[in-house]
Amino acid sequence: MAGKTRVTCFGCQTRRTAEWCALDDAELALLDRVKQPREREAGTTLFDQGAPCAGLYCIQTGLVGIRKLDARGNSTLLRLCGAGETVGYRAFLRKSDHLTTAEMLLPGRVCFIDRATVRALLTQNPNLGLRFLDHSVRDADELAQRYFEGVTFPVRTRLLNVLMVLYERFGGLDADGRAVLELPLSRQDLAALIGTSPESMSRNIGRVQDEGFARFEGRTVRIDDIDALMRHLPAS
Amino acid sequence: MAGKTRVTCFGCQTRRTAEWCALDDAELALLDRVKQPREREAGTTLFDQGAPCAGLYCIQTGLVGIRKLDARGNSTLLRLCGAGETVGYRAFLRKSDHLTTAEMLLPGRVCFIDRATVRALLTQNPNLGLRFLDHSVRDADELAQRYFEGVTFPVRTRLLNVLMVLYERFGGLDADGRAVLELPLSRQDLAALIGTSPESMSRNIGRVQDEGFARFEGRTVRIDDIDALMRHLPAS
DNA sequence: CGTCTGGTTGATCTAGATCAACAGGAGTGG
DNA sequence: CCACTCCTGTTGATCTAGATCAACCAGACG
Repeated sequence: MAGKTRVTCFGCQTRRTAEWCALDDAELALLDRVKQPREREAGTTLFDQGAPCAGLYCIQTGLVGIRKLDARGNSTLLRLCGAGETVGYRAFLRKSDHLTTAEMLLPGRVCFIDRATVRALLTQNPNLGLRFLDHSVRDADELAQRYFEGVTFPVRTRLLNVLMVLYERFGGLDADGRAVLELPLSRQDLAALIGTSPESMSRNIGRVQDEGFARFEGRTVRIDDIDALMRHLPAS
Repeated sequence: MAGKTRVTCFGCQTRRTAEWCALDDAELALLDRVKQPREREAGTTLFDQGAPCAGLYCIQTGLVGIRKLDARGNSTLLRLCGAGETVGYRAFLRKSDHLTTAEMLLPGRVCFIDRATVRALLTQNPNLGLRFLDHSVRDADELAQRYFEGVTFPVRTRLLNVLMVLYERFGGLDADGRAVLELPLSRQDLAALIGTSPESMSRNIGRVQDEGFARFEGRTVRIDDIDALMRHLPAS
């Protein structure tokens, strides 16, 4: 093996779950030719709030956080995007500037696909549009749910909630068969994700620890009794 | 004139702004044949959270509120939908139950379009899908904005904000050229719309009144100095 | 008339924001 | 090697926005 293996769109495993699975071979070949894959470090940004949309970003590996900020310096993490997801599509479809910033939370490989190519594929293959429609509908549903939780549930509940969501995505069982979760986020990002301050996050982590739901050691979380935790979540 | 005039889809003015403007004459004729127009009173519900999606609802006149509730009785108004808007499309596209309830806030005329017809039109005319895509993207953007506001701004700010939004949709100038807004909502719905309690809403109305931004008399709001109000909004 | 619903007001309590101090790394540079 | 800063996270103290509970009023409507 001579260094990094080049991954073609054909061989890209994450494509199955992404909108791009709607493409036929010829279209995939086009995509593979024009895509610009790049290794990106944590902390770097794919696009910035207010910037014009140059194209789409398809995440091959790593984790991307979608942030929203305002003039007063308030900042929130709207959502996390992982392997297979395509980000930046809303600004593209809107044909206007990005309303959010996309930042690498974990290092990874992301392919950039320029605007013109996406436009071409979209007019050529109606199914691609329907895929984006699916994605957009899921996003809207999730945002509605988050809004609802944000204005109705207290921080502790939202924390338990996000812990379960993160567990489903990043958790697993350790050697002894105990539920463990490696957090892909700093504490302050965790706070931003549920819309609270870092101090409140810290205190609530202590609280759920005292209550015996989970133990936090750095970024690893051990969940002793998942069922008990589930029972304390609001019936969504 | 013999009672109510029947409005065909061809003559329906609100169609211009809706997704249905993507249809050609033959498709419009089909839509016109199968649509089920109905006059609806305030308080009645188009569909209920948890119910299966039977089809779409196209609002000709009146105002619809999209509510979300949970087991504990918490309730929120997610958004208001007016003439020309089609509601219920997310559950339809998701092919699953409604996640929200749609309730008439003002009486009006709403056309029901059954699922099978929409499915047929959607496969037949790709542009219709793109229209829904637009709609979905706008919804997602708006929900992201609302989530952000909900977790970062206090009630008073959100109230001033929603007043401006409502003014743009329902406001105007009175005989003396003063800005007036006729609220299409009860106080408690106004509270639900910004995610707070009726009591807090009442107190904050008093507050913005004391501050001289607006005068509330029943459901009519007189905004004395719009510019001053705008200056106090967060730069979105 | 009563009853009911929607709205306002008062009193109280608490979740959570904010300000401040401080403790552990992790570099970095002498 | 130490001294320095920078950054993240925790903790303490304080303050306030807002939820909650309760009483009350006005209009609608049987």
